[in-house]
Parts: sequence; structure tokens; C-alpha cells
Amino acid sequence: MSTAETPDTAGNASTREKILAAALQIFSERGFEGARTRDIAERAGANLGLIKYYFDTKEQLWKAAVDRAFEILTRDFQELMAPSSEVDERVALEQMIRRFVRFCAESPEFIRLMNDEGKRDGPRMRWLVDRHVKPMYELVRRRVESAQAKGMIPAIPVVSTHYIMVGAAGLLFSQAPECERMTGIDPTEKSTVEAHADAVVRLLMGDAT
Amino acid sequence: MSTAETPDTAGNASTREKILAAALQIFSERGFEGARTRDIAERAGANLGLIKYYFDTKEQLWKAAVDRAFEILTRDFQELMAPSSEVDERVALEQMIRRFVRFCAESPEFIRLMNDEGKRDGPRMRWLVDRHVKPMYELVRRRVESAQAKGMIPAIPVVSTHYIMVGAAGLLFSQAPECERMTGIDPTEKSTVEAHADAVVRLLMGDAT
DNA sequence: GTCTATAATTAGATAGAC
DNA sequence: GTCTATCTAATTATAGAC
Repeated sequence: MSTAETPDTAGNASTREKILAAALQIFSERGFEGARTRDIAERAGANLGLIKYYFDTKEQLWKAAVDRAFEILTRDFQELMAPSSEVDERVALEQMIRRFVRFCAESPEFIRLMNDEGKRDGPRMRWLVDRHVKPMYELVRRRVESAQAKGMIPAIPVVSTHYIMVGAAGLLFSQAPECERMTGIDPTEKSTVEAHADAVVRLLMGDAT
Repeated sequence: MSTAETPDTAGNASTREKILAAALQIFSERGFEGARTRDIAERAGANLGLIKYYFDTKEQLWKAAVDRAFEILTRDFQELMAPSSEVDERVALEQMIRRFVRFCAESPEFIRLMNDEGKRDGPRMRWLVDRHVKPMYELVRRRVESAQAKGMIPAIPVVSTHYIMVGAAGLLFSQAPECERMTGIDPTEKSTVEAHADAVVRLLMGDAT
């Protein structure tokens, strides 16, 4: 029982994980510049020096946190995004939208992170777009174009579709604190999430019920 | 020609205005903490000390900049948001949506500012919601409920409608730098703006063309 | 691996000349 | 009103003990 007995790559995984989770939360809430490494360490219950030990710099920590956020998304979506010739495509698309709404409700950090960095040009935005957002966009693009070709969803430019989808599905949850103060409603409440998913599906897929 | 001959309240309005305009841009791009007063002064072509002279603190400057952003919105919408019994309500609603999309394209700072502060609880969020966002929400609410009662738009919870509307209309423009890197498309280009407005109207108003 | 202490830098605020 | 110069506090990065 000297040192290397943890289940992860190297070092004490639980501390590393705690820092990563805290970083994801704080970076997403306050943005890169607004986030303080001291606060991240504190929320993780870890020592400030350990950030350098595990991630070297604030920027590396940010990248690791972003990678983590997209890992979670990918894990959640892998099956649903696959071509899936088994099920009816319309049903598959609807399920994809519902799952995305639920994902936004559970992981608002994801939307916050993406929406924060995409507002301005800079090395972090470029890294984020090239590494994560663009691949995701291309995946969605194929789906959308296929569905549009079959008349399942309105023929709208793909860029618009993408931003409408992300905006419509995610904003309610990324703005949860604002929403709660403004309306008294906690958007992460299950019934609210489901009602929102219904709404997004209905609008995007043009159901006229 | 001693000192007081400018068209504004007091002091040299043009410098004050330049600082305010620069602040609006920089605060919206980088958030409150990420914005540096030095950069704001520099972009305004003004001296750092003048920020204290005109606005006292960074926080006061932020509030003045936000007030300015909402003034622009209000000026743009005053007529359209009024009850307007003259025109067909359906047409009025559609026009309102189109105008909001165009406003987001022209003033992406507005969406950026709102979306940044609404992510976390804090004094700035509370000030912003109480002073600006909630009144706007209540205005939209009445319109939406009226339109829903008449079956003009789908019966969807007002909270969802609000965030879907703001997200669908605004995200494409608040994320303009990301969009341009990802797709090569400049979303502020006139044809893209109009196509996006068409898309949002079509989805929100359930047209099945 | 974890911690304390500190160096180096930078930010907002401010004093005061012109 | 506008400017230069500086103060003070806070932040990231880092050295080094345990």
C-alpha cells in the first residue's frame, strides 16, 4: 500500500475527479476569467497547489473540464445519434430531441460553457469549436438534412435549425437561476422538464395537435 | 465657451457615450468579471480615470451599460408591444417576432448580457431580472396568453414559450463568432437574418407550409 | 500526493496636476 | 473634463517542506 492503488490513470483519482467536477461547475457559471482557481479548489475540498499538480495551468484545467462535459454528452447520445435503421426515423428524431432537452436539464454546465465561449473569438473558442462543437454540429446536420429531405421537419437552413434547437432546448436550463427569480418556477423540476421537451418537439417537428 | 455647452445632462456627453458604448460591447463579450475597465477605456479612446469621473465604479458602469441596452430594446419595441387593436393580432404577433429576431441580429450584446448574468444567482442577476427582464417577460406573457387563448400559437407553458422564443431568436446571433468559425456563415448577413426570422416565425406560429 | 508560503502580475480604485 | 502615476488587493503560478 505505497501509492499507486487507485482505479484511475495515475495519482489519486478521487481528488482529481473532485477538482474536475468543481471546475466544470465554476467555469460554466462564471466563465474562464470569472472563475478563480481558489474557488475551484475550495469547492473540490482540495488544496490550491493540487491544481498545478494535476492540470498544470488554469487553461489546462479548463480544457480538461470541457472535455469532460462533452464526454458526458457523447456517452448519453452515442446510441441515439447512430444511423439506427431499426426504428422509425420520425420516432428516433423525436427521441433525440427529448433526450437532448433532458440532458440540458441535467447538465446545464454544458450549455453554459458552450454559450459563454462562443460569444467571442479567441484561442479557447477555436479550440472548443474545432474539437467539440463542430463535430457535434456535423452529426446533427446529417440527421436534420435527412429528416428534411423526407419532409419530416420544415425545410429550414441547417444553421438556423442548429441554433434554434440548442437555444430552444437549452436556454431554459442554462438560465435556471434567472428563471426561478423571474417566475418562481424551478425549471429542473421533472414536470417542467417534460413539458419543455413536449414543447420543443412540437415546435421543431411541426405537430399541429 | 467655458465648459457646459454639450447637448447632454452634464459633462462631455460624447466621451461619456463612447465609454458607455464600449462598456456595453466589452461587458457583453466577456462578462462582468472578464471585462477590464482598462480595455473599456481604451476601446472608447478615453482615459481610464474618466470611468470614475463619469460612473464612479465598474459596477455602476455595468448598470449604466445594461440600462442602455434595454433602452434600445424598448425604443425599438414600444409601438409593437402596445395592445394595438388596429391590426390583425396574428399579423402583429408575427411582426413582433420578426422584429425581435432583427433586433437580436443588430444588438447581440443584449442577448449576451442577459444570458451571461442569468446563469448564476447574485446581486447583478437580481438587479437585472427585477429591473428589466421580468417586466419584459410580463409584457410578452400577456401577448402570448392572449394569442394562445385564440389558438393562434400552440398552448405551451409561458415559461417555455419565453425561453424558446429568446433562445431560438437570439442564440444564432449571440454566438456569431462561433457560428462563423463552425459553418463559415456570418449570421448577421441580411439574407441569413431574414431566413432565420422566417424560420422562427414558422416554428413558433405553427405554419405548416 | 498534499500542504504552506510567497513571488510576480494584474486589476480596480484613487490622488492630484493641468 | 482629461491625464499621469500610484496604491492596494486579489489572482495565478510556483518553490519547496512534509
